[in-house]
Amino acid sequence: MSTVTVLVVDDESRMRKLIKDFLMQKNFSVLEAEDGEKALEVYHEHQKDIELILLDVMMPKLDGWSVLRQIRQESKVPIIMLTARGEEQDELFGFELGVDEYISKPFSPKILVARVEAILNRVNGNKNDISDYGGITIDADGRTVKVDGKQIEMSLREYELLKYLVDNAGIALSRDKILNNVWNYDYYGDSRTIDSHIKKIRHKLGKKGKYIETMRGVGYKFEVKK
Amino acid sequence: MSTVTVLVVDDESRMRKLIKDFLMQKNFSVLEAEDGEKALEVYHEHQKDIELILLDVMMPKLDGWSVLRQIRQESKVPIIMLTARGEEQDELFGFELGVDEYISKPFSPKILVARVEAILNRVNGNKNDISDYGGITIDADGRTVKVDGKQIEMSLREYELLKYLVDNAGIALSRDKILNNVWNYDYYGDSRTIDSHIKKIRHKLGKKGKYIETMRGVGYKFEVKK
DNA sequence: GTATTTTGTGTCTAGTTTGTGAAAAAAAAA
DNA sequence: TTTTTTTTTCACAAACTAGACACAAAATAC
Repeated sequence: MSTVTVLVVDDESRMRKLIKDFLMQKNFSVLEAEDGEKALEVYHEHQKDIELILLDVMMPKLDGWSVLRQIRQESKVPIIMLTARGEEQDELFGFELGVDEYISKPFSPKILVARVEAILNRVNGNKNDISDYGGITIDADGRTVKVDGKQIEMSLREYELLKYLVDNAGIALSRDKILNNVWNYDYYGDSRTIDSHIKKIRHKLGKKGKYIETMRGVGYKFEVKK
Repeated sequence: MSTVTVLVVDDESRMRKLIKDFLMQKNFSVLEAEDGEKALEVYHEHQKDIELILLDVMMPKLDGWSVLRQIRQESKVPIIMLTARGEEQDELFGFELGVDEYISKPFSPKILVARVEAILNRVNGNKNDISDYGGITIDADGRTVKVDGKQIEMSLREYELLKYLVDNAGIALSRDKILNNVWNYDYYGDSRTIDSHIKKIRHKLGKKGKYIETMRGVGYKFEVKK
């Protein structure tokens, strides 16, 4: 499998580092730019490698929209816009200009990576990422969960948490790790909120709730037992 | 951080030098071979050091595919094939043989280094850390212990203590050392609490409990005896 | 041999961690 | 806005564990 290169454009270096870390963990290779002008420079230099661009809207020198317009004149490379809360009113406007997706800050690592992968999948023509774990079926495209074929309603966090556990089946996950991967990066609440969600998920999974094991003193682990 | 050794196999010395320069800049250490036969020689000589091989397809004496096949008979070391443009039709064929990645010439230094790093990450990251000590199997990711294939329930401290002993198999560990490594730094209780845990662990390990030896006047030592 | 030191082991409990239901707060939908 | 849903916090119950302790057993010293 070859690596996919993503260009991350944001004026805050902390934000760039954050995104870079998430993506590198998933084996993307990452290029950075700190403002619109640099973004265009880097883009032209590595045009043939860059398969996706993450573009902050608010930037000095040349804002995200301008960068978007310029790149769209020459390429259809997928572009995801990063917006701060409250900027959503521009969304329609953006789609016309060829924005593929929006992610609003603050976002969770999972969401970020999932959107990036979803778009790359779409562009590359692949789809349908359905996996089954001992009768628990997760359709990542439809964001649906079925237990023994019967669909279960799950809220956003419940789904994300279950997905994270399941993606890391067999691995004991600490509450810290879970918070860092499933919750937004600006969440600093009680890690026991995880327990509450676990309770609900277990309940919804019924008998199969026992696949979520408690790792006392550590956290939780998903494992299908025979 | 220790250096990673890469073996570069290519018949053109210019190409080898080029790649070597890129990699050395990134602190890899590089071994070279100018044809397939030499490649196997060098590989066998430095097998335990080499963590990745960059292998040109077109070479005199023994081509890349043959080298690949031979190495794959004895090792899963990551291999990146270097192909000239127009050779891509062989790719599928190669993946079956266990090629991890292709890079086609001409390539950019950045791509080369990025791919190498990505692969090393992938390999090191997914290394499931399961080790077996005379029938005692410890899965560090899942934090589980099996004795002769049967899973044993262990509490946090029990697991950590056993893991510590096992990671230092063959070494006599003093109670002080154990306390400093397994217990929190703020523990100032009786070091004989270790004995209590050792007792429990030995019990849970059953017959294999005797692998934990008492070092009278010192502490304990884990050693697998035949 | 006996005395002394060190380790093994069973039991007890105080303290910690997790499960859980319900309330409060926040977010989303109507 | 109001209503509904989701997320988070809280409080208490339940479950579990670490560590202490006492005495037994074993090793070592004398």
